[in-house]
Amino acid sequence: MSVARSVADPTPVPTRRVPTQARSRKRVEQVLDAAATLVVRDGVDALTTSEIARAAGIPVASLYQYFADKDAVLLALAERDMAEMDAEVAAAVAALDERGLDVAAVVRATMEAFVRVYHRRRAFVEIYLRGRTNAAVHRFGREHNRQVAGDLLAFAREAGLAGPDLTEQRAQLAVEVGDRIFQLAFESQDRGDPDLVEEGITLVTTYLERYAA
Amino acid sequence: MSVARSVADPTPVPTRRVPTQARSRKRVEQVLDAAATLVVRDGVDALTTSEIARAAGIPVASLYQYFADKDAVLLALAERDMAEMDAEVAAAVAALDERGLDVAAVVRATMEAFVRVYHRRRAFVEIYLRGRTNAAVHRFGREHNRQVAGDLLAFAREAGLAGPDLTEQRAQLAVEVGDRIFQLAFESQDRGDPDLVEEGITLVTTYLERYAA
Amino acid sequence: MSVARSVADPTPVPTRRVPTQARSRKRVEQVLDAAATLVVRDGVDALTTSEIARAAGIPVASLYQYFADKDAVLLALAERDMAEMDAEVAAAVAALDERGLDVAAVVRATMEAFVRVYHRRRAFVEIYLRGRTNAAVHRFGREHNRQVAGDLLAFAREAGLAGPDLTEQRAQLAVEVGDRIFQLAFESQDRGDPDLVEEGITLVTTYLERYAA
Amino acid sequence: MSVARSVADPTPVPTRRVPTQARSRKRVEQVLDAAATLVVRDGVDALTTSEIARAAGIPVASLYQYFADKDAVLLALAERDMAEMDAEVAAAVAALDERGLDVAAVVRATMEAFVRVYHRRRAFVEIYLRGRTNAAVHRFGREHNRQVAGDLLAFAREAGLAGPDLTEQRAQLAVEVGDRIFQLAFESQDRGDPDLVEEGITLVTTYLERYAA
DNA sequence: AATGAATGAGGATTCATTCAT
DNA sequence: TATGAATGAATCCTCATTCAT
Repeated sequence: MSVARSVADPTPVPTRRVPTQARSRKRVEQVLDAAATLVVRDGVDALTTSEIARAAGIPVASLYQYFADKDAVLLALAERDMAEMDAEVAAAVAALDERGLDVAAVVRATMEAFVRVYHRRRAFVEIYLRGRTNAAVHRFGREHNRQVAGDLLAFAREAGLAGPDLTEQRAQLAVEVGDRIFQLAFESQDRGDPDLVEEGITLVTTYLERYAA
Repeated sequence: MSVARSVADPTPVPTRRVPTQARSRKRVEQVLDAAATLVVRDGVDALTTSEIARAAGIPVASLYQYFADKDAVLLALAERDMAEMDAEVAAAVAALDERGLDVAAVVRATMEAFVRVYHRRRAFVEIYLRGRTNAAVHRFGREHNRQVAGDLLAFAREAGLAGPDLTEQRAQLAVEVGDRIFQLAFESQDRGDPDLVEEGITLVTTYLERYAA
Repeated sequence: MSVARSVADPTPVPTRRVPTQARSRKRVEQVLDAAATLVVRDGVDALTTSEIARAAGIPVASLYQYFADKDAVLLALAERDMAEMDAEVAAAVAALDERGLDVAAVVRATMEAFVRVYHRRRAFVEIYLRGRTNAAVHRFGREHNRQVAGDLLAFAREAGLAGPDLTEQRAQLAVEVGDRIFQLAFESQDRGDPDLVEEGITLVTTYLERYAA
Repeated sequence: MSVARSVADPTPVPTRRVPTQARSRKRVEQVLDAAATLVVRDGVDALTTSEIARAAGIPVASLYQYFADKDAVLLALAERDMAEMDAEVAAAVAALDERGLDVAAVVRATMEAFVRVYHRRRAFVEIYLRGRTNAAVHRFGREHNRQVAGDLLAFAREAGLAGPDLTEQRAQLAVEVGDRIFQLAFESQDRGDPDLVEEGITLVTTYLERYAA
């Protein structure tokens, strides 16, 4: 189970050179952190380039040295958090006891890993789960889900859990539906409605067991 | 199975009386139709009050005689289509053969009714399924789903299909998940990916059968 | 000492007939009261015709049956209060002990009468003393002051208090300066700064004593 | 007698640094001059941001680079002229013959200095004396008068003209009353009614002599 | 006399993005 | 690479006032 690869050019996007320099990296992080703070405080819609720049302590014009445009900032932020999510999921699945492994356990491990990251990353919830604004982030989320689905499917097959009918498409549907459930759970409550999450785990499990080995 | 009642005051919004006069009604419809056309052509985000007014052939100021603000237009549009959806679903469910009635049949009838309306109402797909902008529409959608879930649950109980564990919450989850599946299906294809819809019907059915009588 | 005569057409201003009918009068008062309330609550600048109409419980269009335009409402309101002020001043001056009558006493009686009305009529303070908006009211205030000055001068002459150099112009200046002092006094404090008022009485008295008999 | 210090940040208003660069300064002056011209021609109420920008030959958006909002333009204009007024008053008072110096002379010198500036700065008369619109300008005027009063009081004390009862508050009242007299004088006549000014000098002098040494 | 409905005419501000240096 | 300064391009909404009935 590997980490999703850079769907959106990770972060800095100067037209000419990729500034791997220390200063650049540092500033990129500053911007991302500033944006995260603002997003949590004011929501995605209220985010402006000048506010980000001010909060990051750099000139607005410099923002464009590291990011192609405003959307790229949100995208980079989302990507940073998704990478963390991948790691969390990978760890959770890896930690499963190999014996007695079943679909229910994998689904639970995965979904609970998601929830943990959502709890840690408030801005991510705002941008990804609640963000009804940014097309780029949306697209990126779709793509990410596809990769997560692919990774999980590979894992399931390797573990002998997947039946012959568990196609990529079905795995993807399961992941997307899981996503939708998180959306609902975090819409009503900042910490995510636990009952809803629990029922969601049941739903996804029930569906996938249909296609289990 | 009843039609969802006016969550958002349908349309005209003069502070005191609702102008039920013929002319008002007609103009409201003009505005709604104009907005629908524009939304299909340019997307929800590109919608502006002046464009709506121009397309409807009325002054911008008059727009505000019928709608409190821009969001109210979208909301009214969504509501108009949701009412149609309610009717479609009601008819579909009513048409089910009473004998041999089961969960699968109800889910299929309902979801296919949804798809039919989405096919007919392109603007609705744009606003409701793809619209990542308008908080009011979003809220309205949630509320509508709650009502649809309630109606279906009542029907299921009456028909003796619902087991003791089929709570309101679970019915709601099923509807919301169905919604999410439509979102995905209509995201990739304008006519809605039929395979995805089919698989979605399977998913929702599988889930609900868990709680069937 | 007479009441200032209608500088601004008292109140109702329908182009054709003057509606002396009972209903008209009543509605005019309703509008004036509504406007007064709104002005106190939101300030002169926030006053709109539709708000006045709503607060008065009549259609906006009907407003124009009684008043030529928005300014006329403010003007009528100011006039109503100025009439009250005239009465108050007249009473106060009339109540002065004829023996030992001097400039100081007249100035004090007058200015204190003003303050009493300002205390009673909050909307008047807002419109007249603080209102930096309405040209009509401003002009009316000037005219009113001229009349007050004329009345007081007449009274002073009759009482043998006025010296030969106490011209109309000087009396007017005294009144206007008094006005300015009230403006300052009510600017800082809702109830009018009493020390400032007191000092103002001193100032005006000092000035007028210059021209006393 | 010093010049009033920047009560309202004079002019440019970018969030971080004040662009003291030559170009900025020049543009700020352009805007101020344009606004002054427009104000004289059309009055304060008719002033719009787009007209200012057009007259200044810059884009509207650029206006907001130098001024926080429309009011700030008027404020800056008023401040510029008040600074000139301070200089004029300072010069006039400094020019007074030290021997035979008295209250009357100081009052006359000061008030005539004011009148000279009002004559030179037509826009100032419009904004400050006639402007019944802008709260910021009004507040600034109050503050400025307080400073003028303070400066004059200091001067009077140093020159041994002030008696023990000439408090700050009384000096302020004198200045404010002077202001009111100018208001009246410039209301009726564009050049300011000279007789009224003369009588005003008398009034203020009479009042202050009460508290002279 | 009364009023529901309609509307002409703005107006202030925001913001992402781009250059010249 | 960094950035101060500049700006093109929109957008939503308000409100006083007027008719037709």
